[in-house]
Amino acid sequence: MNSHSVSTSRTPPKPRKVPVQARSTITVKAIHTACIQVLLDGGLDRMTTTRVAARAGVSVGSLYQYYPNKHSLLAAVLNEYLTQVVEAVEDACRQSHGQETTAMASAVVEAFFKIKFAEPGVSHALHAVAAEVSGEEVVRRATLRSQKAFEVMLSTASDRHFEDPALAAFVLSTVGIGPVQALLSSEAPPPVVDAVRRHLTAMTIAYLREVGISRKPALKVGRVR
Amino acid sequence: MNSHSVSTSRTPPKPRKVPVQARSTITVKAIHTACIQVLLDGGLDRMTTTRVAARAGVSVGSLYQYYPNKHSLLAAVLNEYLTQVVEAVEDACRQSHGQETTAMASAVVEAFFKIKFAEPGVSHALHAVAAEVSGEEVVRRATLRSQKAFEVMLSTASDRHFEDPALAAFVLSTVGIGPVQALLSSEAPPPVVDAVRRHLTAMTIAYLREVGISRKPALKVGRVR
Amino acid sequence: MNSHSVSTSRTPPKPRKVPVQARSTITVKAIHTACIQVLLDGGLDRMTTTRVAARAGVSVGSLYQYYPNKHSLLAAVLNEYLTQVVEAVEDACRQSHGQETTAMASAVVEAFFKIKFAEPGVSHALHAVAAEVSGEEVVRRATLRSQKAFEVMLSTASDRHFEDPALAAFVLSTVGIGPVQALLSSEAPPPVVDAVRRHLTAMTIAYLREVGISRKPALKVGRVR
Amino acid sequence: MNSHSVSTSRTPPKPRKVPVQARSTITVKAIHTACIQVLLDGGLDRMTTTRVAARAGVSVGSLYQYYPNKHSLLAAVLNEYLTQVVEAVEDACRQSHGQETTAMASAVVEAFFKIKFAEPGVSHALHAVAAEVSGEEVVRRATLRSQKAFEVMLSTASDRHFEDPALAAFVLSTVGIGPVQALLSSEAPPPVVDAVRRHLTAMTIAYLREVGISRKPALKVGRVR
DNA sequence: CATGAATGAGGTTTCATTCAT
DNA sequence: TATGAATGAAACCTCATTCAT
Repeated sequence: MNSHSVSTSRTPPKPRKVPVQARSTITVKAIHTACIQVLLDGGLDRMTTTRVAARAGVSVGSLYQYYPNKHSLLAAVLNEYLTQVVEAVEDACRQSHGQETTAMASAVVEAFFKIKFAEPGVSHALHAVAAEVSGEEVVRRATLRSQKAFEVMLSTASDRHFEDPALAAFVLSTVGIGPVQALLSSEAPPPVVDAVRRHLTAMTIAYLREVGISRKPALKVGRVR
Repeated sequence: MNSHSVSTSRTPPKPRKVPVQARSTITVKAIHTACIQVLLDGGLDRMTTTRVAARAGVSVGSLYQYYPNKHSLLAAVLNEYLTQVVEAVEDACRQSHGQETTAMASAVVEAFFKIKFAEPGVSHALHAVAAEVSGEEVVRRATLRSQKAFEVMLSTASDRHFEDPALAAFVLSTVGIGPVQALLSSEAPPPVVDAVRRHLTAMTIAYLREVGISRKPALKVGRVR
Repeated sequence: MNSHSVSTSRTPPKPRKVPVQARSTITVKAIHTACIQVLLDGGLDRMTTTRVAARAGVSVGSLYQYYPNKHSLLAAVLNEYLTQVVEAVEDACRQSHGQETTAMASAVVEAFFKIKFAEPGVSHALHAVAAEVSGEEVVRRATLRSQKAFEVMLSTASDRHFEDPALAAFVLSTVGIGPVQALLSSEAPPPVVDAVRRHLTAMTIAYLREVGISRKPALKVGRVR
Repeated sequence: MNSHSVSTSRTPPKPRKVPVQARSTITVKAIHTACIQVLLDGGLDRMTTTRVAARAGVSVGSLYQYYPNKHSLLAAVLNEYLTQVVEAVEDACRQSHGQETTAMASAVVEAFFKIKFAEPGVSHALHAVAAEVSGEEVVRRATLRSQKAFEVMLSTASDRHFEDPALAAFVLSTVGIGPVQALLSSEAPPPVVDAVRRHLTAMTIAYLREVGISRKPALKVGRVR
């Protein structure tokens, strides 16, 4: 975030104008994409509205038609990214409803890794953005949404019952962040990523077994490879 | 990090001049402290060399006597913080050498939380700094050091043996980051922090039990509260 | 040239942006003129981009739209000046093609003095600029262009033939600089300037007679007054 | 010359304190030398008092004991250089008293080239300094001194008599500057330098023959090689 | 006397944002 | 509506000069 920038009153992530024409939608999309690309090469530091506009093939003026300021652009981009991640997680949670915790853990970890490593560069770049604005609405909302999804899912687990599902949900929704971020910033190769994913799954399974109260005799569990 | 700032050639975190007079040491210390304070109120965005100097009660010129540019100041501050955290972790690891994984997990999680929540504001502010420069030497070095400490510790566990201690060490050294960061940025109250700490401990214990190969019949393990 | 200034990588004198709107052209022109004026009162030392912009009645930002840094502005201004001088010399040379060396000398010295004393202040100010950057492309190019013009002209002289026209051309293209510069910096009055010009003409004529090989019996030459 | 620099009231080139102790003399000499070296690599632009002091192995404070400000240091250095050049010229003039103009021209041109190319780097660097401050006392004094030497010499010529010896002296004392400077800044190799020197000698001889009134029948003069 | 840390005005440059065209 | 030139506050950084030690 630049210091010239961004009026002190942080603005909501909503675009100033809802795109009603096809052209507008295209423009907005182009700006959005360009912003990510600019973030990709150069980082937050070198991201300027002018550069984004140029990359998008529009004028700065046009950019400001759709985003009242730099911050709102960043917030919008971050929001879309976080929404994708959260929705991937929500989907995985929803599809695991009623299953055993083992299946839940596997599904959820797999979904998280899948979305995070779909475009590693983007994930990495946007992590820095999120860290910079971690206190903000956008981030908080995303966090709460995924936590909620976990909580609801956990309460449907067929094999376990949780005394404090919110707490377990909080842990589940945050444990993955550290490892994934470390992998992203070191550009770890796929085999390493996979190994970490398996361990994280094992860890999650073990955690839920530990912290959840068995509804019936626990089954024998295999060892992670 | 500000866009005006910070020449692209990233500089090492070393002060440009070694203080030989007592006066200098005081100045350096003051700048360091001031930098953290400025980071605390305003974030990376509003952190400017001018502001830091003012807060430290010295002139900008003095700041630049000891740090060749903004980036090197930030790197130095971040480095000191990371070093503290890493050393706390290393200590905990070292003191757990030869013990059972249960004790290791408790010690390490406790140490990590203790140091992270000693000055929550500082931890939070410096996380953003670290995220912004995640690719850099300072961060990489800290990461590797703590991972190494975990690895060495794990290999001395009295009750377990690990096929891939480096992998387990990587997981251990990163899982805590997400939850702690979430707690910090939401300024969670102590009881919540404690609850999460207990769960993280439980999770770690369960993980090590799961992923480590028993050297002797495992003892009965209590349930987390 | 100021020490704060001017990235070490010397930039080409080209404006960074080609003006497409009429407004731009005006701005560029204004900056150019203002730069010379600022140079006029205060010299290179006191020439700052801020001052130039203010004098031009535009903002610093505008200046930097057209010149990526202070150096490029200076280079552009110097370049235009040198180009004018060189073209005046080239014209004089071209128009003397095929004539006798006497006529050539007169024409060329006269042209040089005319252009140099058209705006004495400007000539004086830009001489310092040129000296400061004497190693650079702009200056080198101008030097070579005028030397070439002399060389070509000399080879067409009707009365003389030159064994080493490049050498004679070098001498011709440089002898005038010292005297003219001395006159400029002492703000010598016109009569003095004229007297020096006549002597320089006589010297040049005598030199070419001396160093050139006669193609036919040399005519009697009058004495300078 | 730097903008931070040099109080607007230009100071005289005299050192603030006459060195009475041996140590002082050494220090002054060291600073002087260091200044030239700094000028050599980096030019006027990168010449700072701190850098000069460091190179001289003394503290800035000491530097300011002997030179009240940057400008006076520069003026002193320039003054010494110009004095050397002028004295070389004066010597050559003096030794040519009473001789024929041919001998005078040879002696003087040779002396000028010898001193100028003794340390080409220094000559080049100091030319820029002189250009920057061309209006100043130091430069004016040097100019006048050498012009006077020429004038006196010319009036003793055995073969010629000059109607306006001051004018001829002015021309003689300035014609060499342009060619020499061009050679210096292009770092021309010795053979080229020699060739130019011979031509300049020939030109000077021809000029004096042309502009001076014969005291007796002129002798036949050879052609320059 | 020498030292070198401290000063701070001021120079260069950037970039979010506006608005005339 | 789109454009992009213009703006100017503000950031980074330098360095001549001073003065306590």
